[in-house]
Amino acid sequence: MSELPFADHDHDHCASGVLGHADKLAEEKGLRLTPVRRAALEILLTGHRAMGAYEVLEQLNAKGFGNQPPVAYRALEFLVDNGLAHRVQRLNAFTACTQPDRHHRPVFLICRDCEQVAEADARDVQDTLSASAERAGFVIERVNVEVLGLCPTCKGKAA
Amino acid sequence: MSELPFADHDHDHCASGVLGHADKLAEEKGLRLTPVRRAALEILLTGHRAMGAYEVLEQLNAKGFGNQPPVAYRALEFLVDNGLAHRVQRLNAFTACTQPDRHHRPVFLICRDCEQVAEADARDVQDTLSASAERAGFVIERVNVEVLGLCPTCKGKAA
DNA sequence: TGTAACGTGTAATAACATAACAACTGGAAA
DNA sequence: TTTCCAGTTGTTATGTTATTACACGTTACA
Repeated sequence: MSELPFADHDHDHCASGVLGHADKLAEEKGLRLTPVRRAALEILLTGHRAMGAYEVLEQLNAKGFGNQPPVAYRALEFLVDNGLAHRVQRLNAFTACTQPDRHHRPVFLICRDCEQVAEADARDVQDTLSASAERAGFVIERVNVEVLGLCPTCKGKAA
Repeated sequence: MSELPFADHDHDHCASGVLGHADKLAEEKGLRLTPVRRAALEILLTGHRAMGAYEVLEQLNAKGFGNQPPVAYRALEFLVDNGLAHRVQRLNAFTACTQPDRHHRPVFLICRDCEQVAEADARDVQDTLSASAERAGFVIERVNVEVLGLCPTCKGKAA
Protein backbone atom coordinates (compact mmCIF):
# COMPACT_ATOMS: atom_id res chain seq x y z
CA MET A 1 0.00 0.00 0.00
CA SER A 2 1.57 3.22 -1.12
CA GLU A 3 -0.83 6.06 -0.47
CA LEU A 4 -1.84 8.30 2.34
CA PRO A 5 -5.41 7.83 1.41
CA PHE A 6 -7.15 10.26 3.71
CA ALA A 7 -4.67 13.08 3.26
CA ASP A 8 -5.87 16.41 1.93
CA HIS A 9 -5.16 17.14 -1.67
CA ASP A 10 -5.89 19.59 -4.43
CA HIS A 11 -9.22 18.23 -5.37
CA ASP A 12 -9.97 20.30 -8.45
CA HIS A 13 -6.63 19.37 -9.84
CA CYS A 14 -7.16 15.67 -9.18
CA ALA A 15 -10.63 15.79 -10.71
CA SER A 16 -9.61 17.53 -13.89
CA GLY A 17 -6.67 15.20 -14.19
CA VAL A 18 -8.92 12.18 -14.08
CA LEU A 19 -11.31 13.67 -16.59
CA GLY A 20 -8.44 14.49 -18.87
CA HIS A 21 -7.19 10.97 -18.58
CA ALA A 22 -10.63 9.64 -19.33
CA ASP A 23 -10.81 11.71 -22.50
CA LYS A 24 -7.43 10.46 -23.56
CA LEU A 25 -8.36 6.89 -22.80
CA ALA A 26 -11.53 7.22 -24.81
CA GLU A 27 -9.62 8.47 -27.80
CA GLU A 28 -6.90 5.86 -27.57
CA LYS A 29 -9.11 2.85 -27.01
CA GLY A 30 -12.07 3.97 -29.03
CA LEU A 31 -14.26 4.07 -25.95
CA ARG A 32 -17.35 6.14 -26.27
CA LEU A 33 -17.23 8.51 -23.38
CA THR A 34 -20.63 9.96 -24.19
CA PRO A 35 -22.18 12.95 -22.43
CA VAL A 36 -24.08 10.90 -19.81
CA ARG A 37 -21.03 8.84 -19.03
CA ARG A 38 -18.76 11.81 -18.77
CA ALA A 39 -21.31 13.58 -16.62
CA ALA A 40 -21.55 10.57 -14.32
CA LEU A 41 -17.80 10.59 -13.91
CA GLU A 42 -17.82 14.32 -13.17
CA ILE A 43 -20.49 13.77 -10.56
CA LEU A 44 -18.47 11.08 -8.84
CA LEU A 45 -15.36 13.23 -8.96
CA THR A 46 -17.17 16.24 -7.60
CA GLY A 47 -18.81 14.23 -4.86
CA HIS A 48 -15.42 12.87 -3.96
CA ARG A 49 -16.93 10.05 -2.00
CA ALA A 50 -18.86 6.89 -2.57
CA MET A 51 -22.23 7.74 -4.06
CA GLY A 52 -25.30 5.61 -4.51
CA ALA A 53 -26.66 5.08 -7.99
CA TYR A 54 -29.82 6.97 -7.19
CA GLU A 55 -27.84 9.90 -5.93
CA VAL A 56 -25.88 9.98 -9.17
CA LEU A 57 -29.13 9.61 -11.08
CA GLU A 58 -30.61 12.62 -9.37
CA GLN A 59 -27.68 14.76 -10.38
CA LEU A 60 -27.69 13.39 -13.89
CA ASN A 61 -31.32 14.30 -14.18
CA ALA A 62 -30.56 17.80 -12.89
CA LYS A 63 -28.15 18.09 -15.80
CA GLY A 64 -30.85 17.18 -18.25
CA PHE A 65 -30.45 13.44 -18.61
CA GLY A 66 -33.08 10.80 -17.96
CA ASN A 67 -34.36 10.10 -14.51
CA GLN A 68 -34.88 6.36 -14.55
CA PRO A 69 -32.49 4.01 -12.73
CA PRO A 70 -31.01 2.37 -15.83
CA VAL A 71 -29.64 5.73 -16.93
CA ALA A 72 -27.40 5.84 -13.89
CA TYR A 73 -26.66 2.14 -13.68
CA ARG A 74 -25.58 1.96 -17.29
CA ALA A 75 -23.30 4.93 -17.10
CA LEU A 76 -21.78 3.65 -13.88
CA GLU A 77 -21.33 0.21 -15.30
CA PHE A 78 -19.45 1.66 -18.23
CA LEU A 79 -17.15 3.58 -15.92
CA VAL A 80 -16.49 0.54 -13.76
CA ASP A 81 -15.86 -1.72 -16.73
CA ASN A 82 -13.32 0.71 -18.06
CA GLY A 83 -11.50 1.30 -14.84
CA LEU A 84 -12.69 4.86 -14.39
CA ALA A 85 -14.76 4.08 -11.32
CA HIS A 86 -15.16 1.37 -8.74
CA ARG A 87 -18.06 -0.18 -7.00
CA VAL A 88 -17.94 -0.37 -3.25
CA GLN A 89 -19.99 -3.42 -2.41
CA ARG A 90 -20.29 -2.74 1.24
CA LEU A 91 -21.99 0.58 0.63
CA ASN A 92 -23.86 -0.27 -2.54
CA ALA A 93 -22.08 2.71 -3.95
CA PHE A 94 -19.70 3.93 -6.59
CA THR A 95 -16.61 6.04 -6.51
CA ALA A 96 -14.40 7.58 -9.16
CA CYS A 97 -11.10 5.83 -9.56
CA THR A 98 -8.42 8.14 -8.28
CA GLN A 99 -5.59 6.56 -10.21
CA PRO A 100 -7.03 5.42 -13.51
CA ASP A 101 -3.74 5.77 -15.29
CA ARG A 102 -2.22 2.71 -13.74
CA HIS A 103 -3.60 -0.72 -13.79
CA HIS A 104 -3.91 -1.06 -10.09
CA ARG A 105 -5.45 -3.42 -7.62
CA PRO A 106 -7.65 -1.27 -5.50
CA VAL A 107 -8.26 -1.75 -1.84
CA PHE A 108 -10.95 0.33 -0.23
CA LEU A 109 -10.59 1.71 3.23
CA ILE A 110 -14.06 2.60 4.38
CA CYS A 111 -14.56 4.71 7.46
CA ARG A 112 -17.67 3.55 9.25
CA ASP A 113 -18.05 6.91 10.93
CA CYS A 114 -17.71 9.52 8.17
CA GLU A 115 -18.27 7.03 5.35
CA GLN A 116 -15.29 8.40 3.46
CA VAL A 117 -13.72 5.88 1.17
CA ALA A 118 -10.04 5.90 0.42
CA GLU A 119 -8.61 3.97 -2.42
CA ALA A 120 -5.25 2.42 -1.87
CA ASP A 121 -3.15 0.15 -3.94
CA ALA A 122 -2.13 -3.17 -2.53
CA ARG A 123 -0.50 -4.98 -5.33
CA ASP A 124 1.58 -7.07 -2.98
CA VAL A 125 -1.44 -8.20 -1.01
CA GLN A 126 -3.35 -9.12 -4.06
CA ASP A 127 -0.46 -10.85 -5.70
CA THR A 128 -0.26 -13.14 -2.72
CA LEU A 129 -3.94 -13.80 -3.05
CA SER A 130 -3.70 -14.48 -6.75
CA ALA A 131 -0.93 -16.95 -6.30
CA SER A 132 -2.80 -18.88 -3.63
CA ALA A 133 -6.10 -18.97 -5.45
CA GLU A 134 -4.59 -20.04 -8.68
CA ARG A 135 -2.70 -22.77 -6.92
CA ALA A 136 -6.10 -24.07 -5.83
CA GLY A 137 -7.21 -24.12 -9.45
CA PHE A 138 -9.37 -21.04 -9.23
CA VAL A 139 -9.10 -18.55 -12.07
CA ILE A 140 -9.28 -15.04 -10.72
CA GLU A 141 -11.08 -12.45 -12.76
CA ARG A 142 -11.80 -9.73 -10.26
CA VAL A 143 -10.73 -9.13 -6.71
CA ASN A 144 -12.50 -6.91 -4.31
CA VAL A 145 -10.93 -5.98 -1.02
CA GLU A 146 -12.82 -3.77 1.36
CA VAL A 147 -11.66 -2.77 4.79
CA LEU A 148 -14.08 -1.32 7.28
CA GLY A 149 -12.87 0.69 10.21
CA LEU A 150 -12.00 4.17 11.37
CA CYS A 151 -10.04 6.71 9.38
CA PRO A 152 -7.35 8.72 11.15
CA THR A 153 -9.64 11.71 11.60
CA CYS A 154 -12.57 9.83 13.09
CA LYS A 155 -10.24 7.75 15.16
CA GLY A 156 -9.06 10.98 16.72
CA LYS A 157 -12.59 12.20 17.37
CA ALA A 158 -13.55 8.93 19.01
CA ALA A 159 -10.64 9.03 21.42
CA MET B 1 -4.58 -19.97 1.96
CA SER B 2 -4.72 -23.48 3.17
CA GLU B 3 -7.79 -25.16 1.79
CA LEU B 4 -8.82 -26.89 -1.35
CA PRO B 5 -12.05 -25.04 -1.33
CA PHE B 6 -13.93 -26.64 -4.16
CA ALA B 7 -12.91 -30.17 -3.36
CA ASP B 8 -15.57 -32.75 -2.65
CA HIS B 9 -16.15 -33.58 0.93
CA ASP B 10 -18.47 -35.44 3.23
CA HIS B 11 -21.11 -32.83 3.38
CA ASP B 12 -23.40 -34.36 6.00
CA HIS B 13 -20.43 -34.78 8.23
CA CYS B 14 -19.31 -31.21 7.77
CA ALA B 15 -22.81 -29.90 8.37
CA SER B 16 -23.42 -31.83 11.56
CA GLY B 17 -19.99 -30.86 12.76
CA VAL B 18 -20.77 -27.20 12.35
CA LEU B 19 -24.13 -27.58 14.05
CA GLY B 20 -22.51 -29.40 16.90
CA HIS B 21 -19.96 -26.67 17.23
CA ALA B 22 -22.73 -24.08 17.21
CA ASP B 23 -24.50 -25.86 20.04
CA LYS B 24 -21.31 -26.02 22.02
CA LEU B 25 -20.56 -22.39 21.38
CA ALA B 26 -24.03 -21.42 22.50
CA GLU B 27 -23.61 -23.26 25.75
CA GLU B 28 -20.15 -21.93 26.43
CA LYS B 29 -20.81 -18.32 25.60
CA GLY B 30 -24.39 -18.16 26.70
CA LEU B 31 -25.56 -17.45 23.19
CA ARG B 32 -29.18 -18.16 22.55
CA LEU B 33 -29.20 -20.42 19.56
CA THR B 34 -32.97 -20.37 19.36
CA PRO B 35 -35.03 -22.55 17.01
CA VAL B 36 -35.21 -19.97 14.20
CA ARG B 37 -31.53 -19.28 14.40
CA ARG B 38 -30.59 -22.92 14.45
CA ALA B 39 -32.96 -23.57 11.58
CA ALA B 40 -31.41 -20.76 9.57
CA LEU B 41 -27.99 -22.26 10.11
CA GLU B 42 -29.25 -25.68 9.06
CA ILE B 43 -30.71 -24.17 5.93
CA LEU B 44 -27.43 -22.52 5.01
CA LEU B 45 -25.55 -25.72 5.71
CA THR B 46 -27.95 -27.82 3.69
CA GLY B 47 -27.90 -25.37 0.80
CA HIS B 48 -24.13 -25.48 0.91
CA ARG B 49 -23.88 -22.34 -1.11
CA ALA B 50 -24.52 -18.65 -0.77
CA MET B 51 -28.21 -18.07 -0.26
CA GLY B 52 -30.21 -14.88 -0.40
CA ALA B 53 -32.12 -13.79 2.68
CA TYR B 54 -35.44 -14.31 0.95
CA GLU B 55 -34.48 -17.80 -0.04
CA VAL B 56 -33.65 -18.59 3.57
CA LEU B 57 -36.87 -16.93 4.61
CA GLU B 58 -38.88 -19.14 2.33
CA GLN B 59 -37.38 -22.24 3.86
CA LEU B 60 -37.79 -20.93 7.37
CA ASN B 61 -41.43 -20.36 6.64
CA ALA B 62 -41.75 -23.88 5.29
CA LYS B 63 -40.49 -25.04 8.66
CA GLY B 64 -43.18 -23.12 10.44
CA PHE B 65 -41.51 -19.80 11.22
CA GLY B 66 -42.65 -16.36 10.16
CA ASN B 67 -42.60 -15.29 6.57
CA GLN B 68 -41.63 -11.67 6.80
CA PRO B 69 -38.14 -10.46 5.85
CA PRO B 70 -37.03 -9.45 9.35
CA VAL B 71 -37.39 -13.03 10.48
CA ALA B 72 -34.64 -14.10 8.12
CA TYR B 73 -32.50 -11.00 8.41
CA ARG B 74 -32.44 -11.20 12.18
CA ALA B 75 -31.52 -14.83 12.30
CA LEU B 76 -28.82 -14.32 9.69
CA GLU B 77 -27.47 -11.29 11.49
CA PHE B 78 -27.16 -13.33 14.64
CA LEU B 79 -25.24 -16.03 12.82
CA VAL B 80 -22.92 -13.54 11.18
CA ASP B 81 -22.28 -11.66 14.40
CA ASN B 82 -21.33 -14.87 16.10
CA GLY B 83 -19.09 -16.17 13.38
CA LEU B 84 -21.40 -18.98 12.33
CA ALA B 85 -22.11 -17.51 8.93
CA HIS B 86 -20.72 -14.91 6.57
CA ARG B 87 -22.21 -12.38 4.29
CA VAL B 88 -21.06 -12.34 0.70
CA GLN B 89 -21.46 -8.75 -0.39
CA ARG B 90 -21.05 -9.38 -4.06
CA LEU B 91 -24.02 -11.71 -4.12
CA ASN B 92 -26.14 -10.10 -1.45
CA ALA B 93 -26.11 -13.50 0.11
CA PHE B 94 -25.17 -15.52 3.16
CA THR B 95 -23.23 -18.67 3.65
CA ALA B 96 -22.56 -20.90 6.64
CA CYS B 97 -19.08 -20.60 8.00
CA THR B 98 -17.27 -23.81 7.27
CA GLN B 99 -14.65 -23.41 9.93
CA PRO B 100 -16.35 -21.73 12.86
CA ASP B 101 -14.00 -23.29 15.35
CA ARG B 102 -11.09 -21.10 14.46
CA HIS B 103 -11.00 -17.39 14.41
CA HIS B 104 -10.14 -17.07 10.80
CA ARG B 105 -9.92 -14.39 8.18
CA PRO B 106 -12.17 -15.55 5.45
CA VAL B 107 -11.61 -15.02 1.77
CA PHE B 108 -14.42 -15.91 -0.56
CA LEU B 109 -13.79 -17.48 -3.92
CA ILE B 110 -16.93 -16.95 -5.93
CA CYS B 111 -17.46 -18.82 -9.16
CA ARG B 112 -19.29 -16.60 -11.58
CA ASP B 113 -20.57 -19.58 -13.49
CA CYS B 114 -21.98 -21.99 -10.90
CA GLU B 115 -22.18 -19.37 -8.14
CA GLN B 116 -20.54 -21.74 -5.69
CA VAL B 117 -18.70 -19.96 -2.95
CA ALA B 118 -15.64 -21.42 -1.33
CA GLU B 119 -14.31 -20.10 1.88
CA ALA B 120 -10.58 -20.02 2.26
CA ASP B 121 -8.35 -18.68 4.93
CA ALA B 122 -5.81 -16.09 3.99
CA ARG B 123 -4.33 -14.97 7.19
CA ASP B 124 -1.07 -14.04 5.53
CA VAL B 125 -2.79 -11.88 2.97
CA GLN B 126 -4.84 -10.11 5.54
CA ASP B 127 -1.96 -9.63 7.90
CA THR B 128 -0.12 -7.78 5.15
CA LEU B 129 -3.18 -5.67 4.63
CA SER B 130 -3.58 -4.94 8.30
CA ALA B 131 -0.04 -3.83 8.69
CA SER B 132 -0.26 -1.46 5.73
CA ALA B 133 -3.59 0.04 6.66
CA GLU B 134 -2.60 0.63 10.22
CA ARG B 135 0.60 2.25 9.10
CA ALA B 136 -1.60 4.74 7.25
CA GLY B 137 -3.46 5.45 10.49
CA PHE B 138 -6.54 3.50 9.61
CA VAL B 139 -8.01 1.28 12.31
CA ILE B 140 -9.23 -1.94 10.80
CA GLU B 141 -12.37 -3.47 12.21
CA ARG B 142 -13.50 -5.81 9.50
CA VAL B 143 -11.95 -6.99 6.28
CA ASN B 144 -13.85 -8.44 3.41
CA VAL B 145 -12.05 -10.11 0.55
CA GLU B 146 -14.04 -11.48 -2.33
CA VAL B 147 -12.57 -13.02 -5.43
CA LEU B 148 -14.67 -13.49 -8.51
CA GLY B 149 -13.68 -15.96 -11.17
CA LEU B 150 -14.02 -19.53 -12.31
CA CYS B 151 -13.80 -22.56 -10.05
CA PRO B 152 -11.80 -25.56 -11.25
CA THR B 153 -14.91 -27.39 -12.42
CA CYS B 154 -16.38 -24.55 -14.45
CA LYS B 155 -12.96 -23.68 -15.76
CA GLY B 156 -12.84 -27.17 -17.21
CA LYS B 157 -16.29 -26.88 -18.73
CA ALA B 158 -15.44 -23.55 -20.34
CA ALA B 159 -12.31 -24.91 -22.01
C1' DT C 1 -27.72 3.44 -47.99
C1' DG C 2 -29.00 -0.34 -45.58
C1' DT C 3 -28.19 -2.60 -41.51
C1' DA C 4 -26.27 -4.18 -37.34
C1' DA C 5 -24.44 -2.77 -33.03
C1' DC C 6 -24.65 0.34 -29.64
C1' DG C 7 -26.63 4.00 -26.76
C1' DT C 8 -30.45 6.40 -24.46
C1' DG C 9 -35.03 6.95 -22.51
C1' DT C 10 -39.07 5.12 -20.15
C1' DA C 11 -42.28 2.07 -17.73
C1' DA C 12 -42.78 -1.53 -14.88
C1' DT C 13 -41.22 -4.58 -11.58
C1' DA C 14 -38.00 -7.43 -9.05
C1' DA C 15 -34.87 -8.05 -5.34
C1' DC C 16 -32.90 -6.64 -1.15
C1' DA C 17 -33.31 -4.42 3.41
C1' DT C 18 -35.06 -1.82 7.48
C1' DA C 19 -38.20 0.85 10.72
C1' DA C 20 -41.64 0.64 14.00
C1' DC C 21 -44.55 -1.55 17.00
C1' DA C 22 -47.11 -5.41 19.49
C1' DA C 23 -46.88 -9.70 21.89
C1' DC C 24 -44.49 -13.22 24.19
C1' DT C 25 -40.61 -15.57 26.97
C1' DG C 26 -37.40 -16.40 30.38
C1' DG C 27 -34.73 -15.13 33.92
C1' DA C 28 -33.19 -11.69 37.57
C1' DA C 29 -34.63 -8.43 41.27
C1' DA C 30 -37.68 -7.18 44.79
C1' DT D 1 -43.91 -15.44 44.10
C1' DT D 2 -44.55 -11.54 41.63
C1' DT D 3 -42.76 -7.83 39.07
C1' DC D 4 -39.95 -6.17 35.84
C1' DC D 5 -36.70 -6.03 32.14
C1' DA D 6 -34.03 -7.45 28.27
C1' DG D 7 -34.21 -10.08 24.55
C1' DT D 8 -36.74 -12.65 20.89
C1' DT D 9 -40.28 -13.27 17.51
C1' DG D 10 -43.96 -11.85 14.63
C1' DT D 11 -46.33 -8.50 11.61
C1' DT D 12 -47.24 -4.31 8.86
C1' DA D 13 -45.50 -1.08 6.20
C1' DT D 14 -42.11 1.08 3.69
C1' DG D 15 -37.58 2.26 1.95
C1' DT D 16 -33.67 1.27 -1.03
C1' DT D 17 -31.21 -0.89 -4.67
C1' DA D 18 -31.22 -3.08 -9.19
C1' DT D 19 -33.01 -5.23 -13.48
C1' DT D 20 -36.05 -6.53 -17.45
C1' DA D 21 -38.18 -5.24 -21.51
C1' DC D 22 -39.09 -2.45 -25.13
C1' DA D 23 -39.12 1.85 -28.13
C1' DC D 24 -36.42 4.95 -30.48
C1' DG D 25 -32.38 7.16 -32.02
C1' DT D 26 -27.43 7.31 -33.53
C1' DT D 27 -23.08 5.57 -35.18
C1' DA D 28 -19.99 2.83 -37.81
C1' DC D 29 -19.21 0.49 -41.61
C1' DA D 30 -20.03 -3.08 -45.21
